[in-house]
Formats: sequence, structure tokens, C-alpha cells
Amino acid sequence: MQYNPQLIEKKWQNFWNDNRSFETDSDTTKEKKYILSMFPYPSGRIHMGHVRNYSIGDAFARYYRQNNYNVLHPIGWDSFGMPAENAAIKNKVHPKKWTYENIAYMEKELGSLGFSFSQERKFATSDELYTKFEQEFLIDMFDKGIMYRKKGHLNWCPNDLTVLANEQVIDGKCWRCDTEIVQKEMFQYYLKISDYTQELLDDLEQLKEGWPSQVITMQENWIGKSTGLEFDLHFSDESKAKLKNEFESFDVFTTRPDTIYGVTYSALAPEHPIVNHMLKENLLDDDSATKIKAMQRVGARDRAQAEKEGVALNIEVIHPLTGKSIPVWVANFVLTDYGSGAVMAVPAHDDRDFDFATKYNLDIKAVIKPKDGELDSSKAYTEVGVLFDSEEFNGENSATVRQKIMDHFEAKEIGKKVINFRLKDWGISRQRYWGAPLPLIHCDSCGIVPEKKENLPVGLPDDVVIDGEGNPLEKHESWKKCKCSKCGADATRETDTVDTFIQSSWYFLQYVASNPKKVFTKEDVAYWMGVDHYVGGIEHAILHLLYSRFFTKVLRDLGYVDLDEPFKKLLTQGMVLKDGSKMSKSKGNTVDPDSLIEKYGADTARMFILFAAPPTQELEWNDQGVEGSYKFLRRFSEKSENAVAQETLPKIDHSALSKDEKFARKKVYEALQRSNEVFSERYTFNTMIAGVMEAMNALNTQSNSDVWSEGYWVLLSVMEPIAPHLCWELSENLFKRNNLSKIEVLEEVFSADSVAMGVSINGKARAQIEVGVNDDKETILAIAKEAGSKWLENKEIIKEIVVPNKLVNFVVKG
RNA sequence: GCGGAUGUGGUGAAAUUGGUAUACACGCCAGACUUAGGAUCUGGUGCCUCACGGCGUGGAGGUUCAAGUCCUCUCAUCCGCACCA
Repeated sequence: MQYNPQLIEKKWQNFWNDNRSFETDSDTTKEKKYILSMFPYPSGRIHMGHVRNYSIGDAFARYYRQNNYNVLHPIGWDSFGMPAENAAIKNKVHPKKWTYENIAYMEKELGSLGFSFSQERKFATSDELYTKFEQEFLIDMFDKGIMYRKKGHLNWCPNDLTVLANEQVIDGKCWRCDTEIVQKEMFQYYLKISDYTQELLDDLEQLKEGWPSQVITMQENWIGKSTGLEFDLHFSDESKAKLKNEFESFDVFTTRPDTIYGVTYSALAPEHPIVNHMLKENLLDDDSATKIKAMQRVGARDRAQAEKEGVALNIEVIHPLTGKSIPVWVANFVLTDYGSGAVMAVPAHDDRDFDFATKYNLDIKAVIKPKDGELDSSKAYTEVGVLFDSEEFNGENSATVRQKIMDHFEAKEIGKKVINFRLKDWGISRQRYWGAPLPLIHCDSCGIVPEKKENLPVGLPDDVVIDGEGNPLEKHESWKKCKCSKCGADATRETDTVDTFIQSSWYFLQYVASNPKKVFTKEDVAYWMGVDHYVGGIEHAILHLLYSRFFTKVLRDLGYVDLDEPFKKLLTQGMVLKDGSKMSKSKGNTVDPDSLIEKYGADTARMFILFAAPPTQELEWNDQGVEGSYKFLRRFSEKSENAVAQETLPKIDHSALSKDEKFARKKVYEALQRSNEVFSERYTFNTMIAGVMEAMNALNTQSNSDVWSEGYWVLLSVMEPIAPHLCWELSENLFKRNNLSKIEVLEEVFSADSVAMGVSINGKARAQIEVGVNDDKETILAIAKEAGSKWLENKEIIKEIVVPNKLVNFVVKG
């Protein structure tokens, strides 16, 4: 058949639409597969990353459908977020209009690729229904204290009057107007992810089977658990008086209690309450106060780059074990939001403390030395060693003594063992319009109360002014006005909307809803969750995947689901590159999917993208490679003329076939076998496609029409997940599509009378032999000796090794 | 600095358990058909060598009858985190 992708692709896309071909089966006794590619943001047009993402997911979905699974393969739109609002500011388009027009256009693009998505379960997260369900969860979270409000330090742009996310601050300036960002303390809503850190860490264990190890590691590091000692450092009486008796002591945390006798100073973060107290009460000289204020102005990001700097506060604390007095400093390298924002400093055994002590000429006191060898006093010794100058702990191993010292502190009730996490509570407030409003009400007498559930959703007003200055909701007086849900008095709505990561933290649950107009039920979740294959970019390794895991656990505890982890298997796809770097508009190295499809068709695009590299690896774009995929599909189409139309798999007497015919059948079933392996464990679609090509090459060397027909019966089924349009067309014409289903691997084609083996001498390949499959070891050795006689002459054979079906190795001497 | 990944022909890449390294494709070369070919088909194609043969999976060692695969060290590139006490 002449290959005309434009014609057949349109034809089958219409067929699939008209026949609702990819909806789920309501029979829940069937075994299920939930195949999900991460949903897209409706930016305007699809790019190659999308094509790769959905081609991988679609291959899984189609494969499992052929193998009689009940397959859920949904898609939707992650449609809240800043770009819509930025477009509104720039082009005066309403965010809603911009978003939904983009969705319509991109749906057309995705449609032209022939992906087998469920159409009935589709939604956009900016749909009011989705917001309604989400607001119910948020109200429950607020009631249970999982969502709370507190003051936090935030990036604030004084020109645009809005909070910015960390990634929107570039070199300390607003990404849009270039204004210097200030740290502003304001009220924010948070989700208590800190209640779940230990579980999020522990449950990574059950994901190790199905998730890439690097993602597990990244999450472990991000959660950042550390165990150590927390204790108070008490001020001397003199210092207490100097601080006007406002402070008795402050907390420090250390993971190195073994170095406790080496503490020579203590350091506070510039934002520490004691520092602020001293500034406020004018307890510092002008010069010191100025320096500290300058430190406070530097953002966290720049501080990490800056040189170590400090100011002596001229106050002192008492060492908890030795009773000696220790000076207190302010240091720019002490983190405000980790631990208590204060540290004990051990310059002899910590690089940072060493640098600081050297710069300011502070005491350095070593208390650990190497087991053998001398202590090098020109730098900090941070390895494990033996304690000295440490009173009762002298001679102990520094690693094992940590527990003992912590026990000692606990026994004396001057400190305790604590676990610290790097992961902080999730700040979810955004002072933005295009997001889901927090369903909360501020009432003068009742405080902050949730909206009544029957009044949900709290939707967005359409008539807003979006000019990039401040939160449009804040300026919308009539929208803000409401009644208190508790006492009925006049009240105002909360104007913060939520982080869009909230929407993507549960969208995969709403897809399982058997009635898409209602929120998912426990039964839906019990049948469909977890996601069997989750496909997406590695860039979501931390945020999205961690938030989704957290949200799932919260919904479990709120009684919505019986589920601990949402994603069983995760496949992180590699980037699509051109000329060695990531495709991007600014580099001008993009390839437009639309024009590719127009020129070669969707099947070629899908095939190339799966053939050029394994899915987890980076993919280097190559126009000639695309051409190659197209040529293969054209040949695949044209050669189908060798097959004969029929409705069942032809029966073939294998023993009556010629060598080439036997070989062709073997290659065909090898391709099928490889396809089963690839989908169940390896995901290397490139090798699966190579197998189909090999089978085609082998079919071409013979002309038995039964072998051809059987070959097409099998290969069309194997290729269908990759190039569905062509395969449906050929299957329809040849086999009434009876072959697009589970096909058993025919073992008989793998049996052979003889097998090729290699002969090597001293491990060096020398000859090839052909032996009978039933030949015993002696016969094989005899044949091998004959073949290798040239290299065995006048040599003594010391050892003979026969690896059945593979090779014979002679070890010789002389 | 810490953590992770990758390194194989001219190129993208195969090699599933330690067992004939380079499957499949791109490119290139030659030939056929052709007025012509950037179409199609056939054959060839790791490197050195006229050949015999030798060398060859980033590099150096090691284990083994046998190493791309296992071990030790090392180099390069990429990614993530980065003063987390």
C-alpha cells in the first residue's frame, strides 16, 4: 500500500473519536493499568518535550490495551499560573480567555498526534468544579490545623507590590521591573508538611522498586534529616544584665556533640531575636550596628556567595560542661531558618568555623586527633578520630561517643537529642489573581473562618483590572465583601490564591472519578490507584513529586483515600536536544511539532522520538534520522503487499520451511518477545523498534506468503503502540484488526537443528563453528579443534571450556 | 565541596546472567536503474597493515580460562544540591 500518512492519520483519529475508543471499561473485575504522563501547562503550543512525554505514555497505554487490561490514560490541563496573568498585563487579554484559547489550540495539536487519551475525564484545573473540590480539601485542612497562617519572611517587590517566588528573584532584583527586592515579613498560609517529613522519608523505601534511584536520593537530600544534640547556652550574669534581663539563654543544635569540648565561640544569625533586641535597645556601637544591618539586607542567595563576616556582640555564654565563658558573635553564614538560628562553633573541627576564627583571630582548640599520625593544625580536622582534652570522654572514638555525650546531656537535663529536617512547611499563598482563591473569610469578631462548603466554589471575578501592580483581588471591593460564615456579620474574603503546585498535587486522583462531575470516591481510588506508570521530566523530581506524595497522605488522613503513595512506577524522560543543547526559543534551535507532522505525519514523529534514544536518556534531534523513520514506515506500508488478507493467524508447518523462512519467523517472534520485555521491565523502545526492523529485513530475504502474512500479523501488533495510525490501517485491511490483541510467542520457531558457536584460543576469538543442538561436549570440542587447528598446532591444550550455545575456549601453552 | 549520572565506530546507539564487542539506524563509499537525482534498490563500511596479523568500549592497574560488564585508582563531561552546623 502506498504510504499516505496525511490521509490515514486523519481517518483513524476521526474513527477513534467517533467510537470513543479509549474510554475505560466499567467492568472493575478486569485487571487495570493507570498510565499517566504529567499534564501540560497551556503555554500556547506544544513542543518536542511534550511529544516525547506523551509518545512514551501512549505506547504503554496502547500496549496494555492490546493485552486486555482496563486502561486509564487521561489528560488535562494545569491551567492556573503566572504566564496567563503576564499575558494579560502585556497584551490586555483576560487570563481566562488566553488560557482556554491555548487549551483549545493545544488539544488540536495533541489530537493530530493520535494519542489514545480518555476524552471524558479531561478537565482543566482552572475549571470551577475543580476549584470547588479543592476548596473542600483546603477547608478540611484548615479545620484540622494542617493549613495555618503565620508571619514569614518573603521576597517583596516594592514597585509591583507583590510577593515573588524565589525563582522570580534574579540577582536580588524583580524579574519584571528590575527593582531591588526586599525581605518583607507578612502573613502567609502554610501547609504543615513538617508533620509528614518522617513518613515522606520512610515511604521512599517502598518506591525504590519503581522509581529511579536519583530521584529517591534527591528527595532524601531535600528532606534533609539530621540527628543531633540541642542544648541551651546560658548567658553570664554580666551579659544577662547587659541584655536588660530579656534573655537567659539561646538554643543551639549540633550534629557533632563529640566536638563539644572544642567550642571556642558561638555565632548567631543576623536575624536572631537577640541580635534584633540589641539593635533595638541600642546595645551596640554604631559601627557594629551598621554592619549587622547591612548583613540583614543581603538575601539568602547572595549570602551563600559572600565572604564570611561577623561582628562581636561583646556578650558571653557559659560552656555547659566546662563552665568556661564563650564569646558570642553574629555571623553571616549562620542560617536563620535552620535549627534555631544559632550555633556552637568548633573551629578546630569545622571548616566554616575555622575560616571565621582565622579571620577574626579567635581561639582554636583541637579535641580530636587522627588514630594514627599527627594533627595538622593549619586546617580543620573533620574526620573521625580519637578524643583528647575532653575530660571523661578522652580516648573515645569520635563517631561512637556522640551517643554517649547526648545521653550525658539528657541525664544532666541540660540538653536533648533532636531530629532536624531541612524541609520546611509549604508556603502556599500567592498575591495573584489567576489561581484558586483560599476559601477563607476574615471576620472582625470570629477571626479567620472557612467559607461554608455549600457556598463553594469561591470563584474568581471576571471583571478585574490586571496591571501588574498588586493583587487584583485585593482591589476588587465587591468581590471581597461577604458575610461571615459563622456569625453572619459583614466580613471580607481572603484575597490570597494558592500556589499552582496545589492543583498538580491531586489531579491524578480526580482522573479516576467514575463520575467526572463529582469528586473521586474511595471506590474509584481503590480500583485505579496507584498510577502504574507515571511519565514526566526529571525537573519535577523534587517539588511536584514531593508535594503530590504529601497531599496524598493528607487526603488519606482526612478520610478521602486509602492510599499511602500515589505513583508506583516513575519514568523520568530525558531532554530533547538539538546541536547539543536544550531546544529553546532564545537559542533558535527548536523543531516545531506541527510542521514535522505536516511533512512526515504523526507516526514518523512518534517513531523517531522513541527510536533515537532510550526514554530516560537525552535525545539528540537529527533531521536525517527523522527521514530514516519515515522511510521505514513507507517500506513497512509498501511491503504489506506481500501479506495475504485473512482473519486468523496462518498455520505454518515450521519443519517444512527453508532456512531463510525459518530465520524470518524466528526474527518476527523475537521482536514480539522483545516487545513484551521492553514494556514490562526495560522501557527501551529503541531496541524494540530495532527488533521490528531486523524482522522486516529477515522477511525480505524470503518469499513465502504465509510467513509474510504471519509476520505482518505479529509486527503490526508490536508496532501499534509506536505508529498506531499506519498499523490500524494495515491491520484493518489485512486482518480486520483481529491481530491487534494479545499474541502468544510461538516457541517452536526458536528451535533449530544447529547453532553457531565461537571458538577462541586464550580468550581471543579465532573461528566460528556450526554444531548440532544435540551434540555432546566431545563432538563440539572435536569440531572446535578442527576449526582452530591453525592456532592449536604445536601447542599444549591446558584447559577446554564449553559454554553451551555460545563458545568454546581453549587455554594453550607453548 | 557533597550527591548522582554518563563516557563504546564519523553520528544516534546495541550487547538481558561475566561468554563471538559494535545489533538497528544515520552518514559515508561503490554499483544498478536513470536525461538527471537530494528518489529507489544492491553491496561495503571499527582502527592500523599490501598481506600475515595486530590493536580496540575515556585512562592505569587488578580478579578470571574469559571483562564494555566485577574490583581499586584516575580523568573528562553533564545534572542536582550547595555555609543545613
